[in-house]
Amino acid sequence: MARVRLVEVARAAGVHPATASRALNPQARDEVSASTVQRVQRAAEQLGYVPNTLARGLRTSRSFVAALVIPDITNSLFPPIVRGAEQVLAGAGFTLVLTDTNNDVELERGQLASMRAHGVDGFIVATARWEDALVADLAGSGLPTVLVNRRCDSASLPFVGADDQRGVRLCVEHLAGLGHRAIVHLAGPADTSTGRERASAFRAAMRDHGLSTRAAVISCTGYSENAGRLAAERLVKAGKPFTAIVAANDLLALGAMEVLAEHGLSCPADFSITGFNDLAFMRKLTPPLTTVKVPLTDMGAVAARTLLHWILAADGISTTQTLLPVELVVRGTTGPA
Amino acid sequence: MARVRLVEVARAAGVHPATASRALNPQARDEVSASTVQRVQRAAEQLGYVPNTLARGLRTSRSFVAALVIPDITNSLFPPIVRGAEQVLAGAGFTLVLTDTNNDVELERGQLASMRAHGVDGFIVATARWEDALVADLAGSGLPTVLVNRRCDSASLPFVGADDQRGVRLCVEHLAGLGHRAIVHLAGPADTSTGRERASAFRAAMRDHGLSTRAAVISCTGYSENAGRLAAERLVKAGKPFTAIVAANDLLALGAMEVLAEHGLSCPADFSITGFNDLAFMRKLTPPLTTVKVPLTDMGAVAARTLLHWILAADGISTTQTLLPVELVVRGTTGPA
DNA sequence: GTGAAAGCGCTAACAC
DNA sequence: GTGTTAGCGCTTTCAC
Repeated sequence: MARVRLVEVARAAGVHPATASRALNPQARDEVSASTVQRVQRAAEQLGYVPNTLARGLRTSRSFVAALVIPDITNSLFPPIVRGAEQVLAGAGFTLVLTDTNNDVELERGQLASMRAHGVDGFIVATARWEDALVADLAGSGLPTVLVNRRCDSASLPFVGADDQRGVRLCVEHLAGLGHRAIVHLAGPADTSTGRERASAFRAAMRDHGLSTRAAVISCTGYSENAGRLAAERLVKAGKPFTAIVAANDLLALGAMEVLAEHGLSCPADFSITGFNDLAFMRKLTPPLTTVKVPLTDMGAVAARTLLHWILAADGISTTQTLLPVELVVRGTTGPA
Repeated sequence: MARVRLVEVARAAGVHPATASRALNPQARDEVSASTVQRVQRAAEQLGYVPNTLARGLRTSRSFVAALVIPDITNSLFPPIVRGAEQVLAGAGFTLVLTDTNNDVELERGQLASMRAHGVDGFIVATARWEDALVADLAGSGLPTVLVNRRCDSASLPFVGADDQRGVRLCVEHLAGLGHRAIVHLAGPADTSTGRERASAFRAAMRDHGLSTRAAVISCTGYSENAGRLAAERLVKAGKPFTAIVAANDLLALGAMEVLAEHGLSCPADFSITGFNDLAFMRKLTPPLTTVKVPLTDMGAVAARTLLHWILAADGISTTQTLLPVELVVRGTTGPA
């Protein structure tokens, strides 16, 4: 099953390889007579010609591959993003290489190097930390790079994310409207833009409602259920009364609810809680989680489109910051104070 | 930020490119004097040399890329598989390209062609249908290919999956042990090996317990919650009494539970139900789902190892069929008849 | 509109 | 142990 090369197609069509190349390339097709195009295409079809992208890439220094860097594909936040990106990329004839950094900076460094070695045309990065040397490197290299979900302090790169500020504000407003005044925020890690921005939005929204934020923000070490458990333990230990929690994401909310339940606190009778992202199955929990719905698939798709634009347009770097609209989905975990 | 080429490294180290190549290649490093290796490596480091995998691949006809073909990354069954595969592959210096077929055969055809054009060294396929021309093509092409999760009727390719037979048998035994006799199976689609094999295992297990399978198997059109809903509707309409359900996977179980709840049937009081796969969050439902735990990450990892073996060993095709052990996790959805 | 020739960056076969 | 040479499969000037 040896692979058919362009030369063979050309020979079969009775033309020079260069002509065959032109006939097969949509870009250059019109430099060739229609009848030749026909003959070449037929020959290619007949022989089952599959172009060698490596060889083409070597020549054109374009690989038609985009890399997507994810911290943990197992976190249901990311699959929809991957999917959105893949669809757009595939639609444009690009291939997606996926790399899961397992939240490990050293691993990520190696993977990025490997991707670059493979000559990828661009990166979509979902792992950005607030201060991120790797992303800074990427930005410095001039390789088209789009940040998704999380931004970076340093690099001025295009970014596609959710309107976090508005999401958190919706939560606080909803809770305040239900009469809650002692509202606590389980903040995401300070080395992520989402953690920082959701926390500052929380503070702003509380202020706007004339509510105090003294000791109302608990920092979590990560975005996992376990980090949520730990935070809730601290909350309980602190002994400060609260009637509502705004968690920086769904997983934190889940972990916190578990611990609180172990302490005999039931939801929404004893406390209300909101999540963020609306992961799959959140509506199936008991009670179903009130949370902020984020258009994750769109996020991936828009990120991919932004990247493609940069790769193909060649007309310099746009640094568009796109914030996708979010929506509060009120379900069972929030009730009157 | 022009990319540094091997020539430049060689020049900096004062050697011929070929020598630099050897020094940098672990395979051929011992054909070069230690001091030269030192010099070349230092030069490469200093210049920030990133080898061009495309060029190497063109020369060696090996790209160090493996493709993973997934029907729907959004289905939580697949992310753990992806993750397991990615880790093993990355550990061996391979890059993973991911393609999500969206369960669409036409799309899949195009994607496979594109992957082949990119010169991938092998495929891990999680989309296999029972009769699958695309997989047959792949098998015929001689390209290293490993099937994961689902097998194929036709192709004799290595396969890594779960011990479905045993999983279903465990469910039936558990249910029978609780006194259930009217047990129904929500079968997966007949064009998947998992659907077929779980159904036949169900029949066998029922027979072994002296239970009738007359009208006890309902075929679902897919593996989605919605397919589960539809099947449950049919079950209710049919009016045939039942006290327990063995669903071919978790999603089907979830959909069925929803419909049954709408009909006023509560679980486990009015009926028991088991799932398959133990997706994330299944233990968080109310009641938590009794299901068969499958080592999904391992499945991905073993599939990747099998593929690597084939790619690197070159000593012909092994067609090992690996069945990973499963385990019944008894939770809240099963109770006495 | 088509052919000829050169070369993308690397490595393998062969010299020495 | 290291240099020389050739070529992987394709595209792209440049002639004609």
